Amino acid sequence: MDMEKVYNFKTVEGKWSKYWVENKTFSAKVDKNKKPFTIVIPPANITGSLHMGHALNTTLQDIIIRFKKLQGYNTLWVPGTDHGGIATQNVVEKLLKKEGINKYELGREKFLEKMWQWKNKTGDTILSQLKMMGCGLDWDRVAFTMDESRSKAVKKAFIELFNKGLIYRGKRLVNWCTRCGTALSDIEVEYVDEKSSLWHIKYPLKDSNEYIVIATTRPETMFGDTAVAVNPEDDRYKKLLGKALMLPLLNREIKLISDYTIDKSFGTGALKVTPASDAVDNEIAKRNNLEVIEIIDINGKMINVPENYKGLTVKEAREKVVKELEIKGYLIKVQAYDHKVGKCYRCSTTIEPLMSEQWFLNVWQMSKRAIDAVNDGETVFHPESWKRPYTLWLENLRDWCISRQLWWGHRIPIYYCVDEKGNKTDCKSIASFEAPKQCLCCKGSNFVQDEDVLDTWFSSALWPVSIFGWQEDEHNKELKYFYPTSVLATGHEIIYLWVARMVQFGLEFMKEVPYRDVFIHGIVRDKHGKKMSKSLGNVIDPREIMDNFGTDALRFALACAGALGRDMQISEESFLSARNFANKIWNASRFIIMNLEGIENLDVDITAIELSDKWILAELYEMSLKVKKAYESYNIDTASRTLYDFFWVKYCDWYIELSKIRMMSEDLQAKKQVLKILVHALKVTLQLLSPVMPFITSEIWQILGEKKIIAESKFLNELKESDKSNIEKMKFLQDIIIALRTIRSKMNISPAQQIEALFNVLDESKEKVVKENESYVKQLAKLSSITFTKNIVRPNNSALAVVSGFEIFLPLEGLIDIEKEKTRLLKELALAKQEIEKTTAKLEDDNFIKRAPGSEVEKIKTRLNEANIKLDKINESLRFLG
RNA sequence: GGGCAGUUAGCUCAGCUGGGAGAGCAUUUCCCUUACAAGGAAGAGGUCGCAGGUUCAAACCCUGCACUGCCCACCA
Repeated sequence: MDMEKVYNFKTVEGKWSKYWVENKTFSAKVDKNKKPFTIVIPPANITGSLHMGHALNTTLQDIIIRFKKLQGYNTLWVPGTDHGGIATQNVVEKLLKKEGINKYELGREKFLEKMWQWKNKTGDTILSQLKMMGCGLDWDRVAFTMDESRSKAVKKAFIELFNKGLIYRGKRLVNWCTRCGTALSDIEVEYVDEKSSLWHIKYPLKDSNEYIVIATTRPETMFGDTAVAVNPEDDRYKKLLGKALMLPLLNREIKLISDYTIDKSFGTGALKVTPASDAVDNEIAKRNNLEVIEIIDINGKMINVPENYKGLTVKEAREKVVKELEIKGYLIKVQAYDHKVGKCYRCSTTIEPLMSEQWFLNVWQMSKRAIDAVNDGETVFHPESWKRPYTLWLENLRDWCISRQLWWGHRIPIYYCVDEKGNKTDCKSIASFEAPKQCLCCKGSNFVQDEDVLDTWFSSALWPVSIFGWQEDEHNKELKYFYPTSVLATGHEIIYLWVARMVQFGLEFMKEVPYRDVFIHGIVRDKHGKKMSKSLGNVIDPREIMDNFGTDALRFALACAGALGRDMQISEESFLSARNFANKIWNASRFIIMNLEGIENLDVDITAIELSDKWILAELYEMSLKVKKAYESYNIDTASRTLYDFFWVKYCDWYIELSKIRMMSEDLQAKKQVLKILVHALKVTLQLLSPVMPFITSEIWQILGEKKIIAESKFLNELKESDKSNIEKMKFLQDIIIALRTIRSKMNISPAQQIEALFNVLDESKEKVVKENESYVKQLAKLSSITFTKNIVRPNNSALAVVSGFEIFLPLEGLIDIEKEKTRLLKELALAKQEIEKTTAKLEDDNFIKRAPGSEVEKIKTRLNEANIKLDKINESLRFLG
C-alpha cells in the first residue's frame, strides 16, 4: 500500500472511529482477574452540540482511558447525557416561542413531548460527536439522567432520604427566577456588578418630629418592612431602641430593633428590614420574631401594596416609590452605588428572594462526611489546590433547595392524599415509586403527585452509582467491581454543583466515595482570555477544527494547551501546528515503510551498533519514563510536549538523518540493523502517543503490522535502560555539526557544496569520539573530508569554529567573506569574554568554592577553561585575518 | 471583605526537588538535499511584574506590593 505524501486524516479517522464502535474495542465486563480502571463521563447537557470545553474534557478522559488500557487495566469509560433541567427547558421554550407557541397553552404533557423530541435529536448529536472524537467509551452502556433506570435511582434516593427525615418541605426564603418561574439553589445564583443607587430615606418616629434615616438599594420593598434594625452598640440610636417608627407612604407602625449583624459604618447604620425579600432581613426577622409580609409575587409583580402599586413590576414600583418619597419629602439623598446583584445562572434574570414552599435536603451530615473523605485522602484532588475551596464550601453549606417549578425533570415522588373533590387532605404525604393504593391515615385511595420536579443536579449527583445499577441492586457485581471509579475529570466550574454532591451522595448511598482522583482541568478561553460563549460569538466549534485540521490535531492541541488545572487560551494557530505534527509523523513513518520495501524479514536483534543507536535508545528510554510519569499524574501537556520533542527533534531531525548513511549503503545487514531500531523507536513512540492521537497512530501501526516483519514492540516497563553517557557523547557531536552548519549558513554556502574541514586536536581524549563517528559529521555538515592534525598549518581564507577539544578550520577559498567572518568571530569573542568573566567571578568567590558542591565547581572550571581556549583561538584567527 | 490562581520572547505557553533562560506560532537569511515546503538549516528576539529577604547561587524558596483573572461572602 502506498502512503500518500500528505496525511489524509479524513479517510483514516472515519475508518477508525467506526471500527472502534463496531468492534466494541472499549466495551468492558467484570473480570476479576484484571484490575478495573473506571471513568464515568460528565454527562453533557442536551442543550446543543459539544463545544470546545467538552472537546477538552473528553479528550483528556480518553487519553487517560487509552493509556490505562495500554498498561493492561480493564478500562471502562461510561458515556451518557444529562437532561439538564432548567437549561434545556429554556432552550426548547425559546424555540417554541419563535414558532409562536407558549408552553402554558401547550400544557405540561404536550410540552414534555416536545422536550423528548429535542432530547432524542440533540442526545444523538452529542453521542455521535463523541464517536467522531474517537472516544474510547463503552457504547453498550449509554445512559441518560432521565432514562427509566436513572429515574428509578432518583426515586429510590429521594424516598430513602425522605424516610430518613433528611428531605423536608417548608416555606422559606428562596432564590426565585421570575423568568424561569422557579426556585434555584444558592449556587445557581451568580452575582454580577451593577450600577445602582443608595437611597437615603426618612423613617419618622411615631408622634415625634424626629426621624431615622435608612439607606437602601431597594426602596420598593419598603412596603414589606416590618422593622428598622441598628447595631446595639450604636450610640446614635441606643436611646431610641424599642420606639415605634412610622413607615412612610403606608403610615404603618414598625419597631426600631437592634441586631448584632448591622454594620454601624455602612450608610446611616440603620437597616430597613424586609423579611420577605432579603435573606439577611429574613434572618433578622427570625431572631426578632418579626412579621413577614410578602410584597412581590412569583411573577415579580407587587402584591399586598397600596392599590396604585399593585401589579407593577419591581422596576416600575421602584421608580414610583422614589418619586413619591421625593414629593412627600422623605427622600434625603440619592448616592451612586455599585453593588452585586444576583442573577439566574441560566437566563441572567435578576433573582428575587421570595418566600416560597419548597423541598429541602438537609446536607449537614453528608457535608461533614464529604469533607472527611477528602481530608483522609480517600479522594484526592489534582491539582491539590482545589481541596481547600471544596472543604470551605461544604463547611458553610446551607440546606439544598431541591425542588424546581419546572416541567422538564424528575417529578418529585411525593403523593398527597386528596378527597373526592380533589382537595388535599391533612393526611401525611407519602414518598413512593408509584401512586400509593391506600392512604395510611384515612384509608382513602385518591392521590395527586407533587407538581414540582427535582433540581437537575440531584440526578447528576447520583450518576456514579446510578450508572452501575445501584437502583436495581445495591450489591450487584458491576457496582462492586467498578465502584468507586478511578478518576473524575472535569472543569473547576462545577466542583460545587456536581463534584461535591457526588461525593455526598456516594458516601450516603454506597458508604464509599465515588472516585479516587478528581482531575480538575482548566477552562478553554479564546485568544483574548475570555470564556467562550455563544453570546460573545467567540466560540471555536470543535467540528470545524476536526474538519479543517483533523481530530488528532484537535486532540493534540488541546492536550498540550495548559498545565494541570490552568485555564488555556486557544486560537486557530495551535491547531495548525498540531496538524503539522500529524503530517510529520505520517511522513517519517512513510520514509521508514518505504525503506522496508523489498526486505523479507528483519532477522536481527535490536542491537545498538553505533553511537547514534545507543543514543536514540537512551533518549527513547528517558522519554518513555517521563511520558509515563506525566500521564499517571495527569500532566497531559507534559506527556504530549515530551513526545513531540522526542519525535520531531531527536527522532526525525537527528536519528533519521543519521540513519540515512546506513540506509543508502550496500550493506543489507547494516540497513536491517538500523531499520530495526528505527521501527522499534517508532513503535514505542506510536504506542505512547496513541492515547493523544489515536487515529494516526492506529493507522500507521496497522500498516506496520501488514509488513509482518516486525515482532510486537515491548511496552514501557519492558524497555531496557540505556547508558545515559551516550546522550552526552552525542551532544558533543551535535555541537560540532551545529557549529559547522552555522558557518555554512553565515557564509551562504549552498547545501550542495561539499567542503573540507581541518580538525586541529586540542584535547586528545575527544579525538576518538569524533573519529569513530566521522561519517555523521561529514554527512550532516556536508563535508567532503575531515583531516585530523595536531600541528596545524593554518590555511588561508578559512573560517574558524572552536568547540570543546577542537579548533576547526574550514578552508573557504573563494567562498569566504572575510568581513563577515570577522564580524562573526568578534561576536563569538564577546560571548567568550562574558563567559570568562562570569565563571572567573564565581571561582574567585571563596564562599562558592567552600559551599557549592564539588561537581558544580568542576563544571565551572571546565567552562572557564573552554572559554579561555576559545578566546585564544579566536584571537589568533582574528590576527591572522588581519 | 476573604480565598485561590496567574504575571517568563511580539503572541500562546513550558520550565520537576534552587546551579549555564525553553517550545510552538510570528519574524530574518539560505535551501524544492531523493520522508515531509504542513519541510530542512541557521539567526534575531527576554533586566523571568516590582521591591526586599534567605542562600556561595533565585524565574524557582520566604515577605511585602502592583496588576489581571476566578471563586466565595448577609455592608443593606
